[in-house]
Amino acid sequence: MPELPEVEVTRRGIAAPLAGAVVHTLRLGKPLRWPLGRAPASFAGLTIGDITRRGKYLWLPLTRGAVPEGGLLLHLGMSGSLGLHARAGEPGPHDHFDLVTDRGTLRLNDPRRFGAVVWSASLGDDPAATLLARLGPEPFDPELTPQRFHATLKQRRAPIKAVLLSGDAVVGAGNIYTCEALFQAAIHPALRADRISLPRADRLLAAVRQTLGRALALGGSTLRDFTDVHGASGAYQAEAAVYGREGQPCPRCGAPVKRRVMAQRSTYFCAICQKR
DNA sequence: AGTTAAACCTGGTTGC
DNA sequence: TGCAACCAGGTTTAAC
Repeated sequence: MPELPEVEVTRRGIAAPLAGAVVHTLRLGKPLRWPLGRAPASFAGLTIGDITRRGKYLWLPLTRGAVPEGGLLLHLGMSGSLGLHARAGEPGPHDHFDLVTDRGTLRLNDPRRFGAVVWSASLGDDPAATLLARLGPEPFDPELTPQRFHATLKQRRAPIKAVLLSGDAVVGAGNIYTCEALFQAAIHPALRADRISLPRADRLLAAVRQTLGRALALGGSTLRDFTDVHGASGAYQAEAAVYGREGQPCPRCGAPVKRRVMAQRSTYFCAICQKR
């Protein structure tokens, strides 16, 4: 499910309510992508700090009193969503993580279990440091200029669709928003990244930002699993121009939207509007 | 070195 | 109706 907008929608739903919350217990269900790691024996009495996001990861810092006591790095994988429940009932078959606090229970529901909850002593320590080190720049970082974006694309010969998905040039756009941004920038997904001119790279970066920003404003996309922390669905999927619309008319020229597998993912595009 | 498959899981949908 | 095949928002790891 979750690309950057969905993760950020989630973060915004839990950050304020949980800032300053005191943890009672941590409970784990079936194994997720990685084990929790070298976590404290007990989480009781730890206080939650300001929850932040990097790429599609959330960082939930913990303190004992004023002393930092590591934190939890969370990833929603393909099918994960977080809920904040005033009174959480018994965990269901896909509830694999509960953080019970004095402000409610933060619960991760993740049927496919590609998500992760790992403890780290800090963002600068492993495993968090290694996981985050692979990530490219944040899409809304003002230091990510069109020139810098273009320079990264110049180093890659793979199709632009694959390069965007890799997150090397900019993080946050997954399969949906990559398709949508390429459509908006009128760039063919199979075009080699190093063949993209600076003006087109400029347009593509603007399209990525616009697409992610619009999705964020609409509460993300809900294809199947994703809901925000209150259980509400996102609305962006109804606005998608090409994603999931194989055979339907391109909103710009009316030609049928094509679907092709690229970088192991279904890629939707208009073969007329999007130029190589 | 850089690009591309395989792997991790479960469940819903499609087609024979 | 039953069952196999295919598909799904991600990312690491192994293999060309």
